[in-house]
Amino acid sequence: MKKIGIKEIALHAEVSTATVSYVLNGTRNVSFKTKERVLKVIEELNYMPNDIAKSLKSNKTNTIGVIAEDLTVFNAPEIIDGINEYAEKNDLQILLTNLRLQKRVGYDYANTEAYQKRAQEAVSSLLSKQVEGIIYVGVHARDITGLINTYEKPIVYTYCYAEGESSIQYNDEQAAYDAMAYLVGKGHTRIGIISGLMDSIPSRLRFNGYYKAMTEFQLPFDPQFIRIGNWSSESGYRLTGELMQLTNRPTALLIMNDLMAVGALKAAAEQGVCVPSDLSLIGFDNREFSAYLSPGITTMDVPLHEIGILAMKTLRSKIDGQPVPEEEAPLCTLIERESVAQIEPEKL
Amino acid sequence: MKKIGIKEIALHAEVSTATVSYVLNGTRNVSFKTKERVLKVIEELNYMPNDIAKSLKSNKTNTIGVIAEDLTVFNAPEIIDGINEYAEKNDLQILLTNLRLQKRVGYDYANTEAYQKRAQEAVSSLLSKQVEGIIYVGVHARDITGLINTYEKPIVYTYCYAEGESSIQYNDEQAAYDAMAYLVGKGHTRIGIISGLMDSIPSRLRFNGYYKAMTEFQLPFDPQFIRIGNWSSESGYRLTGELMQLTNRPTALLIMNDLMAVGALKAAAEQGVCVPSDLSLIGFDNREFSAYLSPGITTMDVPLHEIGILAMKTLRSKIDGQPVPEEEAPLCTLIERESVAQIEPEKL
DNA sequence: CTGTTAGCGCGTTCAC
DNA sequence: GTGAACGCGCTAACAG
Repeated sequence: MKKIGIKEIALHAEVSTATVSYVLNGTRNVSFKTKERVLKVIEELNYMPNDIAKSLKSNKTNTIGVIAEDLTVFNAPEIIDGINEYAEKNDLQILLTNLRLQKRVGYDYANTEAYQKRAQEAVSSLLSKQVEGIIYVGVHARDITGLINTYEKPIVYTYCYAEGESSIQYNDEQAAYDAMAYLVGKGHTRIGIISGLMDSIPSRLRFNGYYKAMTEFQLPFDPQFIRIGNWSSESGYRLTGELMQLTNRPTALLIMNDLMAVGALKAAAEQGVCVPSDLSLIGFDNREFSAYLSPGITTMDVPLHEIGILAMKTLRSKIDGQPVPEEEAPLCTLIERESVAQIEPEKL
Repeated sequence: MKKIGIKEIALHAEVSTATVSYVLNGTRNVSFKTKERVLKVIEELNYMPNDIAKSLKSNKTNTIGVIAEDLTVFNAPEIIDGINEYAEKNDLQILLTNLRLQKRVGYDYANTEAYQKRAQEAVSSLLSKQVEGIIYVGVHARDITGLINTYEKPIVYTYCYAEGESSIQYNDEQAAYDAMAYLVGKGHTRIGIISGLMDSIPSRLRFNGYYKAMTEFQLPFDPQFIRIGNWSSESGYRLTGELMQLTNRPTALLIMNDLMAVGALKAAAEQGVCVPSDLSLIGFDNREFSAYLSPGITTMDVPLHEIGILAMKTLRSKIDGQPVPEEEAPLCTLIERESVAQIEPEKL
């Protein structure tokens, strides 16, 4: 079956290719009669436009490149889902590149050499395909300034950032503050914190929220309550274990991701500390597993979907050469489950 | 900064565009001297090829369309990761469409009308972009014959199938059989089963494996041990509750997905049945949460990554007009965790 | 206002 | 090593 193009349509409808093009795009008036005739032939021959040819002339591909550092990491699908939602509504196509960072170099994000070459190749490929812009989806919020060069093509970073480039942020400080306010509302005052690695912006911002709540609610400050984890379940386990050994231990823990909260749950169980009656936990990320644990982990849901949409909006503005609209950083939302209890007065 | 093309290169290197093209593609011998000169200019001017123009002439885009029914459903990222691995190795690009089926119409897969139009639009868009083939990633293994028309372009289905088209299968029967063999090896004989919906091929195949093991190992057959669930955690909870009420209840359960296994765990806990000492459970899917539950759920891991790779291999053969090589259906692998115990003789 | 002719975009490739 | 046609659809310029 031969490919049929605009030329065949013109032939069968006994008009010129120009007329067919005008009918197709509504670029100019075409008499009702010829229009009908052309449309009928298009229908009959099952014409399918060739966007490649179209793009060559128009210099527009309506295609956005998406580079995911690792598609199988939990945040990526939901961010891309947001990207897809926006793309669908705006007739944009997504050219996806998956760097497969985790599988390629494991968790050693600092070792950029291991994937910088591949990342730059991905960008070059996308640029060759004439994408109109790129969205980069990191695995882990960190600085990747200088990692890639897009040769002036607009790029928007999510879950990471680069100096001088747009990146989408959400309100991490507020999230931590909200989590604290929630714990305080439940009667807690001795609240410990287990952070993620300090090379990450979210860690620092969440600390800000923590401190802000500490001062605002005039909570007792004990430096021993502050622990630095590394995002892993193991670190949550170990640090919670340590915290439970303190003589005047915290009644609640703000934990910067659900993975560490799992470790905390395990440590508590092993030490005979009951969650939530003896120890309340609040995590971050709203990972799927958090709902299935017992107790279910109360957690701050990160607005991944919205981040995807915002990234597209921002990118679109840059592509169109418009100023990027200032948007409020989206908020995290508290997902209430069973890992936080109202503290009973006699325990204080 | 003006876009520089092959013409500028030719100009600066004082050769014809043809020569530049030959240098670029190695399509023909070019004298060492001119080649050097051309390459130097290419380097200096930072030339980037325009794949759009290339594709127009060559009629090859090296692009594969991927339609995911829902990217946020657990199987999709891993299948696509396999697709990506193959794509990277073979210099193929991925044009991704996410139907967002779950968010669009929820779990009512039978209601095809709700997304058929969108699915067909997605196909048409991809065809307009001149993809060389399409991979369809379903959310749920079922028959979608007639849902879409690809107008002769090759398509390969994963996690669903359509009559007369290629689809990638894995060995579900063997998986169920292996799971049973594992339970038998642990001393179990009274083994119940909680299936998924019977409109799904995996359900039926896994039943086959179950029956095969039942007869081969000469296990006592009790029709009451067979329960039909609907894949949801709730159904696992309900059916396990019922099974625990039986006077001569099973000592182990083969459960067709981890979600129902979570429900089973909950039902057991509520009825004071201890997993695994009183009841062994084995699930399917190796969902992330299965590792974090206590006890961790022993489960059959579905070879999603390999399915993605196989889909690409198959598609490639079809694109090249070669016969699709007969490959062994990949196997599931047992992930041993803590939900299965050796049965103690006195319990029999 | 409706329809046509012809050149263009950019890289490939045949014929010389 | 080169000139020029070509792929396919768009669109400026022109004609009726």
